[in-house]
Amino acid sequence: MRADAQRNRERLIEVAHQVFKERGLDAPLDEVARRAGVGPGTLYRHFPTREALHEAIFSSWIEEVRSHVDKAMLTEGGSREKLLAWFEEYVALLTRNHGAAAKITASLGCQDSPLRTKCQAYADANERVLEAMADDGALREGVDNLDVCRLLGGVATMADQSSLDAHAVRPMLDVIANGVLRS
Amino acid sequence: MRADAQRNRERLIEVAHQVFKERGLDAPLDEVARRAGVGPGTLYRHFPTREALHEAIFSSWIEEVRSHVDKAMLTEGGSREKLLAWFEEYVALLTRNHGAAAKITASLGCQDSPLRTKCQAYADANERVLEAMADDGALREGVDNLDVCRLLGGVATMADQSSLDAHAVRPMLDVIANGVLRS
DNA sequence: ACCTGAACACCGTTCAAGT
DNA sequence: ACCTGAACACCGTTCAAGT
Repeated sequence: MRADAQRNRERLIEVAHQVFKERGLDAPLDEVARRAGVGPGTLYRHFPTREALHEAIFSSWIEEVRSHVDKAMLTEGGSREKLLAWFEEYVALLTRNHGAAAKITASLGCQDSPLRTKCQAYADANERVLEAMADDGALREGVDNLDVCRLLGGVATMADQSSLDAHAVRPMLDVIANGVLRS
Repeated sequence: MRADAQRNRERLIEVAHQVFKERGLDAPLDEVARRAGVGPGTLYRHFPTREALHEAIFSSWIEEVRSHVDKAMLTEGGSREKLLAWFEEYVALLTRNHGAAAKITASLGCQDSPLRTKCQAYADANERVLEAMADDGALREGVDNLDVCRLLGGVATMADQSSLDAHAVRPMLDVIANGVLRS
């Protein structure tokens, strides 16, 4: 790759990160190109679709999810406290960008989404936590990982579009925790 | 109101119902006007915002919610069966139009949304069901109506955008039911 | 090989001109 | 009082012309 192309690509990702954080994942791509000082054609050359750009934005996703799940598993207390700590971390992570919760959770089902690796990282992390719960004998039978991921994705999506803070989200996570754990 | 205005208004609602069912609540308004045989200005005169048109589309909402909650409360079995019957009815109702689940649930919080009466009807219906559960001593303490509404709205939104059928939705509703009822 | 920016398409919204 | 449709704005997307 030519040196100027390399620079443009990096600059686009950097600017897009900023713009998407400010105005949400549906922000005008014009603005990304303009602020990066390139023509719209250059943006499209590097990222043919909006999703391709989203994918680049979330590149640190996998490591972030891993570190958050590790942190949550070290929470003081029993299964319930660990599970809720993870749920809270996750919703916080997913609501960091406007529109991300819905898009990432939607790609849980379909194999061909560019966000596939991102949501898979989340699903894997959640499975780790659920398995730890199961090892403690704390998990109800018949609880499916994908269903829990979608429930949390739903909560995060609602929090995203109603601008709910952690305090408002917590009771919903309590209900899910109650539904997932033996009483 | 002049006779032709009356006719245009009715025709717009009828056509919009059709178009929104086919292409989702974000369908081009152009098409609504075109198919109704009126100029775009006429559409804007009757419905100044897209939300105003949505509001007209969901005019039968309140009665529908009422009839569904009545139906669900007549389900054979205990509290759990009734609750799940209601949850299923509601998600089905909310996913009837693409994009409706997210929009209606988002307006749960804000007082000034045109969809206010619609989501209020749902929240009231859900409260009726939860109170019936509480009267049977089946409800956990500290379960809040708004939280349950948002949880169900989240499930419906996920089902909407991942095209999940009732069969795929059911296990998520089971988790919520477990979380809401005493074990 | 890559970039630019004009050009086109699509759709939301307004408003002067009509009836 | 209401309708029409041209007109403008905004944004996504493409592509011929440049370097």
